[in-house]
Amino acid sequence: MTALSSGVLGSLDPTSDRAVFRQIADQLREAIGRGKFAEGAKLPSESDLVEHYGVSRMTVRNSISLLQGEGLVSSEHGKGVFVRPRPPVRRLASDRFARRHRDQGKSAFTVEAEAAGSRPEVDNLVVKEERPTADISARLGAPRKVLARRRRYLLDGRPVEFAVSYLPLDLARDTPIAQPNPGSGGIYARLEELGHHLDHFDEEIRARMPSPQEVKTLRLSAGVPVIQLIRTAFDTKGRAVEVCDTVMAADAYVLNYHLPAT
Amino acid sequence: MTALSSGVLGSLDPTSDRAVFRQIADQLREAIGRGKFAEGAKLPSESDLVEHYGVSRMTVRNSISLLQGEGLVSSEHGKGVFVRPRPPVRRLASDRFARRHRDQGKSAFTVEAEAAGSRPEVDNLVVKEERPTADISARLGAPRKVLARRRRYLLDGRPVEFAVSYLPLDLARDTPIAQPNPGSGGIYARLEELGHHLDHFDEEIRARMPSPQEVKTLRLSAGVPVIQLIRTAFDTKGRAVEVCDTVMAADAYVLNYHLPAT
DNA sequence: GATGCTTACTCGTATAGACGAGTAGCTGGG
DNA sequence: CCCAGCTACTCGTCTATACGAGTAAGCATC
Repeated sequence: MTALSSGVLGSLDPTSDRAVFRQIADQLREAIGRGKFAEGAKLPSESDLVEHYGVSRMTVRNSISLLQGEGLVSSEHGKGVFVRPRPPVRRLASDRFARRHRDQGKSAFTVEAEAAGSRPEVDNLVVKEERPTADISARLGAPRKVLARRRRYLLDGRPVEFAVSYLPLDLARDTPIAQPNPGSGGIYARLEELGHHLDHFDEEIRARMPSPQEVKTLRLSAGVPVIQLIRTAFDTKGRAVEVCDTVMAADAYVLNYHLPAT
Repeated sequence: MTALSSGVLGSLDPTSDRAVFRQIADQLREAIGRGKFAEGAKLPSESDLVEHYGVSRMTVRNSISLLQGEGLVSSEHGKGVFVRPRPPVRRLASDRFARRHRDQGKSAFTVEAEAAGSRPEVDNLVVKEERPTADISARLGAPRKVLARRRRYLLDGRPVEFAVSYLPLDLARDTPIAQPNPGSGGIYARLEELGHHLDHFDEEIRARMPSPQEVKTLRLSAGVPVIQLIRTAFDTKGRAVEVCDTVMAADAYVLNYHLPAT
């Protein structure tokens, strides 16, 4: 018994004001919501739907593109349209940069991912001196040049995050921070060794649709937004010593913050 | 001189592997990025683009729909396609629920919006007793019933946020919290008066594409994700006394968190 | 002058058809 | 047995056309 012959999808209401492609999308959306199509399951093909509803193929494609925009399904050339599986999410705790997490020889990302049973990778590491953009410059107190550390993070082979750390060049030049591998505890441990004792972080969170570049880098499917997190680290003298600009695949992350009720 | 005749948009490369509608989208995207089309400006009409590029209308529409999905433009029936203006953002500070902000007669939202020079409104207020969903129930320690306070927030007439607060019914029944207007300082002030001294909040942040219902309630245009913030308030005895589920138009918000580097 | 109609322009919806390109399974030959 | 090639099925791209419906401005009428 196919999904179509089993009555999972109904018929159209020609008297309705609602556009045909919206009605089709409604029915598919509802069927997905009810679990008639499980996560990862294949929807009826375009030609199946054309036949079932008696409409043209463009109308069916329009419906599917609606659902794609909602992040409900994703289409694969030559294979079909599938209910988008929700990948395991990575929970970011607000104390993830606490000193007590800095004792390991590995990076915070690696430790945390392995604890969650995933295979972590870091990728595309590029360390470079640059002239800062206006925004980064303002956040760092207008240094002439900055050290930029770019890298991509993957879990089980899937890219989930792309991050760039910016540090004032006068602070980072000729230190382990300028090395590809800054050593155990990461750059925050190195900053403290260099006398920049960390006092607090400011984090700024946005969500938006990805640029085409970000779609490529994070291999995002249609209808998946990104979370952009810009963190500024301040030392005890009140100086901004690092800005980290992170772009995350929104379907792979939940951010957690613990706030005292002062 | 029109945008088209002035050479803002180039021509197609028929030898390119890149699909025609992608090439057109690329050119429009780049023109927008360079400021050739300002925020709120009208793009050339579909028929203009059809003529300029010598393609069919569906191809042009395909390009525009790509840009819509990226949140770059939005189309208005009968008027045209416009570069999506970035609305003023509301910055949510992590200390927005600190007691010192609770002294005013107005709600935190109202005070903050007026300080920012916007006209705040609260809308669709519904207070109701309900059976909690499995998720809410788990967060609140499995109460049999909860009090749900729903409301929508608007800035200058634009809906920006929809929120539902859930409180264990045994805690909120027959208190000012069950009234439409809980009084000065909001429900957190009332909770403390009732002996539930607040200790901390846990916040959980996700981003995703909106459901059709959310698109309607928040009047979202295509390509705008939502930020979902689930906050749980704990009293000094460690009991979860409130869960607030907030859905925000992502283009209207920046979330700020201040984290001590412990 | 205000009202209401016409008109021209915009995007929205839908059809019918064609060819391209990725995938996967089958099949026949080595 | 393995592999190459065929085939059927999938979605991707593109054309041409038609009519519907929202908008705004001009124009004629009252």
